[in-house]
Amino acid sequence: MAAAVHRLIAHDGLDAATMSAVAREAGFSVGLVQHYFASKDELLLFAYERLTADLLARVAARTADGEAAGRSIRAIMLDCLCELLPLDPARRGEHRVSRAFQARAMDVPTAAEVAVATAGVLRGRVAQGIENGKECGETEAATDAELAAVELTALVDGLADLVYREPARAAAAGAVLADRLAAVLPGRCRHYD
Amino acid sequence: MAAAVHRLIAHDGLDAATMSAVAREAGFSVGLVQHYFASKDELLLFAYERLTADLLARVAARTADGEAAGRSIRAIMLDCLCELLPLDPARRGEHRVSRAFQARAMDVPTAAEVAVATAGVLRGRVAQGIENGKECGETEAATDAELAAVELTALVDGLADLVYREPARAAAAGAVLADRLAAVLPGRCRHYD
DNA sequence: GCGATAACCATACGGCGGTACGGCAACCCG
DNA sequence: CGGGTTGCCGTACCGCCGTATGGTTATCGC
Repeated sequence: MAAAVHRLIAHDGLDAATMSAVAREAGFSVGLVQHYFASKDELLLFAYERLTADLLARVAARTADGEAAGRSIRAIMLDCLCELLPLDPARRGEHRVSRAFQARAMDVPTAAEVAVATAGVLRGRVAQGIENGKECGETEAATDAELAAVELTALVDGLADLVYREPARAAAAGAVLADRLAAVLPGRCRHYD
Repeated sequence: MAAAVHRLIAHDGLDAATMSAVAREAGFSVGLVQHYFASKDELLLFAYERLTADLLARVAARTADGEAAGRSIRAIMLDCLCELLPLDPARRGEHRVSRAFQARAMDVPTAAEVAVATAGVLRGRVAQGIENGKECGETEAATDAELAAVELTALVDGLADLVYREPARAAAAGAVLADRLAAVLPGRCRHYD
């Protein structure tokens, strides 16, 4: 159901996600949609929450995989942050949906909460990773993890927009991201690698 | 006229910028609006172009002022980039409008062109400033100006979103920006200061 | 088994959006 | 002077959207 919303927005923008269009796309009737969601706002909010939850879960999975493979924090983090870049058609679509909801979040307080919460979780995880780096020697002890996390998350946010607008600059974006990550986590882990 | 569109979007979102609402806000009739703009798309596109032109002009003005005052490139650039952050109510409003149009740019090719062009000009100016820094000793000769410009513009983009979402983190955003700028332009100008 | 509750549907309704159209005043140019 | 172009207006039209509603089928507790 939420997937139908995502598909519609990804393909034709947020305005295309009308009740009837969603119902048609999902193969249900309009009445059914109304049965599960009291209003369109609820539907959209649910779809937004679902989107961010999926994204966060994917990041968590990549983290888990990386840890299981014994990779460095820097490598894992680069992996996770690149996941947020619209580098392939699927992620471009997701980016469209995400941005549409973020725009909506400027007018709808409930959506804004989701946006704040998601960004907070992401920033928190990045900060945690950097903090962990101090224990295993990847991060300089003097580094302010919180500030570095603010920088990195803001950077990927901006790079995502850039890559979407100008896909030709994807390589440059990746280079910038890797570079900054290397600056924040310059050391080698004393456990792995 | 475009100002009316901006006010409406800033206050109630892009959907509030209907033909009749714009006419009312501007003190004109619906017919007049139609007389000057063949369609709503045209009106919105004009308003978008106007917005970006204003913004670029303001940045240019700040640059000119800074140069006239003999300030360092780093100081001027910090000034310009902070101009892009939604630090006060006026700029918050502008940010809302800007983001609304950027979201629209994902569906409307003509708007996308404006977005790409604006971002390009901005990035170009930043790159130029960094390049200039090499001649006056502020920038390390090995610095890749283009790449650094990509980083800085993407960073302010992301920071702008962060500051809008969580105004409490404005100080952190400013610190990050100043820090990165200091890293790219570490030296002292051999002419001024 | 059976009433009630939930799942599900088709359709009707009120509202509003963008655009088209006909008309009125003013001004220009021959 | 006078017809036509331009600036400008009010309104009507059509379509679509979100929602409400009444009804039909299935599910399930007792």
